[in-house]
Amino acid sequence: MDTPDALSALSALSQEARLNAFRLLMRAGPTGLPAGEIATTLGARQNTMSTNLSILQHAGLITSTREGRSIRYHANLDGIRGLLGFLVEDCCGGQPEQCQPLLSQIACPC
Amino acid sequence: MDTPDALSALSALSQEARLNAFRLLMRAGPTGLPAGEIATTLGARQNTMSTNLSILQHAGLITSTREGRSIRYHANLDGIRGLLGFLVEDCCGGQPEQCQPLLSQIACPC
DNA sequence: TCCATATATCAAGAATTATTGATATGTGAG
DNA sequence: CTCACATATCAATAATTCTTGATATATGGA
Repeated sequence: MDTPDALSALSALSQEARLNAFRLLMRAGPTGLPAGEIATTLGARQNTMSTNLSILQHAGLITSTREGRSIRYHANLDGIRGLLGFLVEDCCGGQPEQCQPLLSQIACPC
Repeated sequence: MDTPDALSALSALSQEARLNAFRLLMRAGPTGLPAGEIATTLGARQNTMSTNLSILQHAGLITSTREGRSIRYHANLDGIRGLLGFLVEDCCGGQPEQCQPLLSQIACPC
């Protein structure tokens, strides 16, 4: 992950409709959801959601697989992991006692 | 962390000058850096950087302390931790075997 | 082939955000 | 008090991004 990629991912997530879509897909797990269901669930128009899913995909945060007439989207764990790693990279300038609590306190609710 | 707070933090980080400033402060550790030095280091104008630091601060990603005539800024670990936690909240819909690798693979270089 | 469904693309206007020069505020020194 | 330095605020323009209606593409079924 480099700065342009991180900016692309952060910009993608910095709009409410896209943040909601991404989080919905995170909650949906590996199965993902078809585009139409994402739009319906979040109360968005079809073409707006299509554009937003495309932006999330180009940012590497979600992936898609065609399934008949639908296209199913999935959260891309590698993508979000890359972003999180980039944000905490070189944290605390090499002082582990300041840095260690950063990640260990993020509770993964699974 | 709720959605408005997360959007505020993500928007703050989604611009190159601010992302660079935030990462510089992460690398600087608890000591932080004075505003002027941040602007000089990153080649930004004084008032632009002042605005950007203000945006990062309102987003809860950095803090400031006055030090004589200067104002010293510091990364706010609680802030970034809150954002990271929000992004992976409820990941994988409760399937730990998919979710666990997410955080454990973020190498903290300290 | 023709139709219906699902999703994507396009173009234009609306809204938001960034940048800049000018100026204001706050602090310490003399 | 006045000056110099450090940072913040303001207002206007520039640039970017969002939304929307219309339309295009892709797939499967009859």
